[in-house]
Amino acid sequence: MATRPHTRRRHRPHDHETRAERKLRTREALLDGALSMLDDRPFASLSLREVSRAAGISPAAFYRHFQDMDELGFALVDESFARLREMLRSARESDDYEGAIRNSVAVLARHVHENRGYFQFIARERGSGVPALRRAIRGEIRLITSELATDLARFPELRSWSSGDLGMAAALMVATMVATVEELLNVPSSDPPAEQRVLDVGERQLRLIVLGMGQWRGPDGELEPPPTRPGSASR
Amino acid sequence: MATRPHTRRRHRPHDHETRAERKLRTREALLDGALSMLDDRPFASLSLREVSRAAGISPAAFYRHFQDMDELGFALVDESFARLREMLRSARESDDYEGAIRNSVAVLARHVHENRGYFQFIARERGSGVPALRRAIRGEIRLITSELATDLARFPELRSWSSGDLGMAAALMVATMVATVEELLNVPSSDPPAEQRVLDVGERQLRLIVLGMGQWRGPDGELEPPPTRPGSASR
DNA sequence: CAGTTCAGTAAACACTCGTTCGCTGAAAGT
DNA sequence: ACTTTCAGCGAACGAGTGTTTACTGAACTG
Repeated sequence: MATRPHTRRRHRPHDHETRAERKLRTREALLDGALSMLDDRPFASLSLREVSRAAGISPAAFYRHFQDMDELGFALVDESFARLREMLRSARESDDYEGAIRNSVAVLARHVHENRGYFQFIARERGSGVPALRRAIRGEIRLITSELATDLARFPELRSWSSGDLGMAAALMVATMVATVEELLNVPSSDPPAEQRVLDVGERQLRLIVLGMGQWRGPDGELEPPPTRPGSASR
Repeated sequence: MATRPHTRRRHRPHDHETRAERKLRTREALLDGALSMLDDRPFASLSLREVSRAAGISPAAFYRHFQDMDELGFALVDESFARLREMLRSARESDDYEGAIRNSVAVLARHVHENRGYFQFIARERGSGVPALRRAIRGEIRLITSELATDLARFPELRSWSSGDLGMAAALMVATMVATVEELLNVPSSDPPAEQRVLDVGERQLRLIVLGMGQWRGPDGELEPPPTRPGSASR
């Protein structure tokens, strides 16, 4: 498309933009406008007119881009998880336990800083908000969890784990990181020491979990936790 | 109060109620009505008129009970945490590791079942919604976390832990239980086997955490998995 | 250069919303 | 028996909502 040099706009290089460009620009204005309002209110409280106003278009023009506020919500979910996936790709570039944790937390901190709005949106709408959005977000997180589970399965120490246990541990790690992000978002980004404290806690929590995984019902019988189940008769 | 027989209404035993009774009744109708709508939408999306309608009163009468929808929200927070505290009281009635976890999860399941609406409200508004509500809820949860930390401090095996580490571990346990509750609320209450699966995962996650705590940077070199009398007369 | 496409417009529609007003009627106080 | 109190009512207000309509004009197409 852009390879055709004979188009008219070659002698109008900057003051007019192509139609597709313009459309994309106001679409992003809509998304950005919505995102910037989500700092302090739930998505469900945004009105179509308000978002249109923030984007500088009339309410009727909104319909050229989205059928619905819900559809705009889904677009925001997509954008947000695109950022999140990019983060996860960076986070996977480590190969030992300790390094992986330290590196993951650092990557997390950087990305939350750079994409605060998107993370805030995900964190907020994850539990509340429109049911459809909620389910979309939960699905994405479940996907991430299962990816982490298969990553874990590659560690030789966990070779013998059942897939159920792997999923359980992965879910715990993901939940911990989600909680850390939520905590991070509730700290003013202007207070780096407080942020660092939150990150330190998150990192120690992950280390604690990994320690527990090292002890989890020792497969070779070398460290099985209790020789006698305390409540063996129960149930 | 019902012991004073000399009041007027003694010969009108049931068709007329005292003014205070009536007021309380419609106040509760407002709270219940609001709660029942929160199943599938955020609190911020409830309108004063809608709640009044559900309670069977006119919008104007709403103001006899609450100044604001916000004020109604705070009342809901209070009610909800009253239930939660009651739950925590029950959950504390155990005294060994394994028993404590199993018991806590069982108590959690029962209370979530019995007070689903309240738990849903807390879980949903915890991350999203009106900032004031959010802060109120987060404050309550932080309180619960610190109470758990002092509980943990009483275990002899954790005597040597720093208060920072105790708080870190307590926060991890609370976050895990919160996540379990959220998961539980996203499963139809009509599907008990699915609920049981969620609870099992939560319980294993807590056990994993406790295992990790047993290994946590042994302070005096005595980090062997504590030879705690496994089934010692757990009440 | 004519013709088509289509992002964006203003206006009008039929709502719902929060809030205020003066009023009613039964319970509570005297 | 009287007056006072007050939970609840219907009506009205001004404002904001989602959505449809017919339109404009610049970017594209052939």
